[in-house]
Amino acid sequence: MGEKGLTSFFEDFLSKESLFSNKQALQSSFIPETISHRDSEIKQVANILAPTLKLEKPSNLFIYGKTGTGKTLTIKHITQNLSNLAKERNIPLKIIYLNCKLKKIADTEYRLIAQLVRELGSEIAATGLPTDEVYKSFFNILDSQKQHILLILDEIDQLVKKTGDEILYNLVRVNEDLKQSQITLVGISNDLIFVDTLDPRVRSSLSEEELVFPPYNAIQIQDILRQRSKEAFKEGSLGEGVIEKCAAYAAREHGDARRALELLRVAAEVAERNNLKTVNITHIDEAEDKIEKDRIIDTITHQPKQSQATLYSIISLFLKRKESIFTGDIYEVYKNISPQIGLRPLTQRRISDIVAELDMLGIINAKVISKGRHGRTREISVLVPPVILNKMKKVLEEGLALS
DNA sequence: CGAGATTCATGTGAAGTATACCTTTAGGCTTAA
DNA sequence: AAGCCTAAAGGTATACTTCACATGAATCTCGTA
Repeated sequence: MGEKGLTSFFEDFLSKESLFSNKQALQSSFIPETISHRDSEIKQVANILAPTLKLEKPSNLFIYGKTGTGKTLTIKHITQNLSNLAKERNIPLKIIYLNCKLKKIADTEYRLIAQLVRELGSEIAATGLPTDEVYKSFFNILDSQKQHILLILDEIDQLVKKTGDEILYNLVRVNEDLKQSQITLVGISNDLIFVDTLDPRVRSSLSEEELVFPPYNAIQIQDILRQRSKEAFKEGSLGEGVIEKCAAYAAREHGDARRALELLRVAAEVAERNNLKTVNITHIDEAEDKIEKDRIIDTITHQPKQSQATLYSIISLFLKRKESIFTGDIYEVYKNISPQIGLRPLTQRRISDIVAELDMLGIINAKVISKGRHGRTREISVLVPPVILNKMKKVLEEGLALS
């Protein structure tokens, strides 16, 4: 495309009628004015957290529910209200929301507490300090003025799985030592049996109140989609049956509303890119593939180099021969390619862990099996459709600067 | 033929090491009185 | 003499390695029918 062509392309782009009137409304970070089909949950959570406004200590709260059941949304909606009101009335209420899954931010005890200190407006070193020291500064900031902290830990199960429940024990215990401030914990988890794995002391104090968010059914998802698309799209942008199909796809799993919204948004983007004025059903299938692809590509590009190299080894093995792949095979391949990339080869012990991590990410499926006389290993398969597989390989080659 | 022992290839936990970063401390230099 | 800077010392978290033991079904062994 020449200079002129590019300019006119952008001009075309600007003058093009968009399907969207407010695309934001379909983004998963969007918090709508009203949340449908969660009335009773909202009421309950609000009831539990309301005492914060009088600076009384509410019960700690634990929320379960599968992905896309509106847990995070509900909590954010409520805390937004709380915090507005608190500001209006000059109530010293500080709300901290942390997603424990975020690598390098809140995925270890040290990092979580350090991040809390930062949220409270103070600098702290990323490493090097004793954990006690970090706790101490957290403590000091907390108690430096009278205030109430509402601490929301999203995907808390991930954190505990990795680092144990000591953090939670420390956090629930903090109140005993604080003179001026108080801290209330809200844990969010999509693992339903998570609390059972906790130390009993932690369990009883963390889940003083428990709340389960049930999945949405297809009708409810349709409702949500309609409501949001009213805001997001211009009139007449959606074709016949589009919403129904998105809802059906999402309900097929377990009523994941986030997925339904994403499906709708991406389908519309596809339609828009094709210069169409309306979204129709075929776009949804396209969107489904695209979402899956983007998700995978996104996760792998954000992996550390060593994980990428491991994954690359797995994929090349998988493409070469379809039969089952074992850890030993992977390590052989990995050992060969890692110097080409300029990586110091890690030991098999570590690769074993990395393979387990990739399994957790859902990119591959690694099952520990016993081959009897021939020992024990992980049997690995790649879960991804072949089309994406090639794309993945390409992305990895780029990321690793492999030819 | 079948129960029990053996075996293999790697899983897995614990302890040790390297690296990167932190604070404290002590020495040396500068500066101002 | 006081103040400031720098480098060494001593500490920590994290990612990785090393060591050693655990696993568990296919396979082997050997007593028995």
